[in-house]
Amino acid sequence: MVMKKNAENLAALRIETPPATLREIALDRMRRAIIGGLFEPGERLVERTLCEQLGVSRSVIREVIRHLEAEGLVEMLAKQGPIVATLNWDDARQIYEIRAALESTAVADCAKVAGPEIKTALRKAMGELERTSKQNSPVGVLDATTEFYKIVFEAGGNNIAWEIVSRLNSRISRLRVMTLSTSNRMTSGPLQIREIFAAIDGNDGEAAASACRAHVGAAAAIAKIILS
Amino acid sequence: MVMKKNAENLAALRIETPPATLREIALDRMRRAIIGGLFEPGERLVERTLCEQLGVSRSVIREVIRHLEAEGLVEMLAKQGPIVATLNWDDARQIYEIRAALESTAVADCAKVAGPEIKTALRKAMGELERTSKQNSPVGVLDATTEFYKIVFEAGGNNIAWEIVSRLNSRISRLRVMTLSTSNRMTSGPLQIREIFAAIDGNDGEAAASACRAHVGAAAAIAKIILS
DNA sequence: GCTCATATCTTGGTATACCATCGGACAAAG
DNA sequence: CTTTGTCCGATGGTATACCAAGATATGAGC
Repeated sequence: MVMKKNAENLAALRIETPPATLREIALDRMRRAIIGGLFEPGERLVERTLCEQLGVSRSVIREVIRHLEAEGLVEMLAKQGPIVATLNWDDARQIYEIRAALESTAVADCAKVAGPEIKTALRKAMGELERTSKQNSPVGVLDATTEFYKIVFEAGGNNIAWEIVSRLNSRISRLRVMTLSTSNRMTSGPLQIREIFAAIDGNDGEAAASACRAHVGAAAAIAKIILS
Repeated sequence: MVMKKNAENLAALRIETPPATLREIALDRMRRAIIGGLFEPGERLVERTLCEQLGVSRSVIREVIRHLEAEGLVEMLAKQGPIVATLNWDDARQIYEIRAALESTAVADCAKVAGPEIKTALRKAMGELERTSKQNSPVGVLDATTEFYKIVFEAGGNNIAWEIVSRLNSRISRLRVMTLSTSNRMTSGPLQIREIFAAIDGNDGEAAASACRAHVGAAAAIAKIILS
C-alpha cells in the first residue's frame, strides 16, 4: 500500500511533458479551422501559404494534411493538391444513417449499465445544453450535445464508435450549425435529448434507442432541406 | 447515338495518368505489410529503416505513417515513435459490434433494392468464396468475403459505411485470418454468407440483417476465444 | 564489484533545397 | 481575331541537412 502511494506521488511529480509537438498543435488548429468554417469547402489549401499562416514548415503542414485527408476533412486533387472536402447530400445522408445506427446502440448500451454517477453527469450536460439553447448559442448547443454523447458512449464502453462518430460529425460540422440555426431546432433539439435522457434514466435501452433514432432522423431531415 | 460513341472513343484516348505518387505506392505497401502480418503488432517502425526498405525518403515515410496513424493501424508512442497498433479484446469486441451494426443495415438496404444484376454479382462472389474455402485458403476466403460485402454495401448506396468497415477490418486483420483458420469456421463461414445471400435473393431485409448479425457474432465469439 | 556520470549513437522533429509539372500570360503567325 | 508556341511563376513531390532528446555503453571512482 505504501509502495502504491509512493508510486502515485512520483507519478504526480512528473513534469507534464506537453504532448504539444508542433504537428499536433497544427493538426488541431487546422481541424478547428476547417470545422469552424474558416476555410470554405472546396477551397484550395496551398501548402506554402499555410506554412506562413501557421508559422511552421512544409513538412509539418504536409503531415497534418495527410492526417486530415485520412479523416475525410481534406481531399487531394491529382496534380492540384489538397482542398477542403466538399459535402453532397448523398454523403451527408449516409453519415446521418451511420450516426443513427451507432448512436442508437450506444444509448441503448448506456441505458443498460447507467448508474447514479453516469446519470448525474448526463444531467449536468443536459443542464448546459438547456442553458446554451436559451442563450441561442448554436456552437454552445453543439458542444453541450457533444459532451452528452461523449458521456453516453464512454459509459457504454464504446470508445471506438465514439471516435468514428466524432470524425463523421466533423465532416458535417457546417451542416450541423446550419441545422441548429433553424429556429424550431433550437428548442426541439434539447427536447429530444431530454427524451433520450429520460429513457436512460429509466434504464430502458429500447426506448432510448428509438428516441435517439428520432433525434438523428429529425436532424437529417432538416439537413436534407438545407443541402438539396 | 453517334455522339455517344464518339464521346466514348474520346474518353478512351485519355492518357492514363499514373496515380502513382511515391507516397501512395508506399502507403499501399505499408498497409498491406501491416495487414499481412509482415510487421508484428507492437513492433517499432523505425523511419530510417523503412526508408531503405522501401527505397524512399523520410518525408514519404513520415507522411505515410501519418495516414496509417489516422487509420488506426499505427500508434505513436511519445518520444519513441510509431509502432504497429496492438489490439486488445475490448477494442476488438467494439469493432465486431460496430461491424454488426453497419453490416446488418447494409445487407438490409441491399436486400431492399437488389435486382437481378446485383444478385448475379453476389452469386459470383459466393462461388469464389466456396471455391477458396474448399481449397482451404484463408486469405482467399477473406478476399472473397470482402468482395461479397463490397458489392452489398455499394448496391445499397453505403459507400461511406463501407469505408469505415474496411478500415475496421484492417485493424482486426490478424484476428480475421486466425479466426478463419479455425477449422469449423472454414465451413461455417460460407454457410452463413449463403444464408445472407438467400435472404437478399428473396429481398427480405429483416432476415438478411439477422443472418448477418449471426455471422458477425459467430466471428466475434471465436475471436474472443483466441484473444482472451 | 557496484554506481554514477559522461560520451556517443540512435531516433524523431523540423527546416530547407531541388525538381517536375501545371497554368496562365504574352507574343507571333495565320 | 483566333490560334499556337513559349516562357515564367506557382505549386506539389521528393530528398536531405540539422538539431534536440533518449537510450545505451563505457569507464572512473568508491
